[in-house]
Amino acid sequence: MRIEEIIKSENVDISKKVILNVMYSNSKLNETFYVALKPFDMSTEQFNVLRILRGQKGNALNMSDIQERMIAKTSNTTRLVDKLLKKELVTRRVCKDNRRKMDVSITDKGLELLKILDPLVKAHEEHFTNKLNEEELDTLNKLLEKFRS
Amino acid sequence: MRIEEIIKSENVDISKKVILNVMYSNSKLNETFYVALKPFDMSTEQFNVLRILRGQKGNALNMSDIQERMIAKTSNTTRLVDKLLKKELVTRRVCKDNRRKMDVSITDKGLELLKILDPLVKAHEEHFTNKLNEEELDTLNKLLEKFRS
DNA sequence: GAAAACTAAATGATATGTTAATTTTTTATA
DNA sequence: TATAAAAAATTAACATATCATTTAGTTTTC
Repeated sequence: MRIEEIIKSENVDISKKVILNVMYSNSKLNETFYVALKPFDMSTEQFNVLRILRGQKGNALNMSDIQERMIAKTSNTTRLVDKLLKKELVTRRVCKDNRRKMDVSITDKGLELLKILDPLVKAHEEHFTNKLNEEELDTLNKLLEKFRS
Repeated sequence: MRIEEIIKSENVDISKKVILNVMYSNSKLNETFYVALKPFDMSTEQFNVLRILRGQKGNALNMSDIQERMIAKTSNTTRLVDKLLKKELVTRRVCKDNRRKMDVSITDKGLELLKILDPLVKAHEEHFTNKLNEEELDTLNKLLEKFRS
């Protein structure tokens, strides 16, 4: 669906169109992931934290490390990690070197859940990216990075 | 900043990179608008509703019409309109033809506020779009629309 | 070595996003 | 026409986003 159809106006300059297109594309992505994860009682944010922790391959991360790696910086990592703790998908301990910090790690249960979710999420991602060929994906990446530069 | 630097991992396939790039770009856009509107006690969502109403040039819109035109569909248009009502930026009346519906219109005060906000928002938009030339903007639009198709 | 400054995380308050349930009104249908 | 079904908006309940404040621990500085 073209942006013009969504906002029901044809008089949009190209700059505004790009802005709206980025926001609308993100909205569609979120919607898709939301629906995919919902049956597993997972929010996209919780899923994101789990993935970040897995990326550490066993090493723990502090709260601020996690926050730094989030795409949309959620200042309430504490509360997200609380939810994951209750589901026993992560552990949280006071850091030995610095008692202000927390060491957060993914559990085996968390890793297993990700194993189930991975193909689902991948399928949803590809629903979008399959529409473009390699060259187009590359161009899109470059343009978005330039857009943000 | 490249996506790889944000998530601190170089092993990302191009598909995933595009997904993350869209999400991260949106996040940056939101951040920017949020900061611009905050001094006016306006959220991006409230601003969006105001703009949609202005687009009607005097005609009222129903709740469901507004919702339909929002980029991210917020089912709580009622609450957003409540906030705008309190600030006297919109009016809300029961629709004559169908008493289940509401007629929502922007007030003069609302229009005046938009007049102040317009150049601010435009400047923030251009902070991003000025990085790209016309051709690149056009390509970006086309790729994003294809991505969502 | 004590006070001040800083850092990391948690907590509280308010706004929004999402879904489900409810209320009111209109339309369909038996 | 009475009842059922549908439509539009509101309300309630819960999760998340954002900001400010608080708490606890660490580092700096005098």
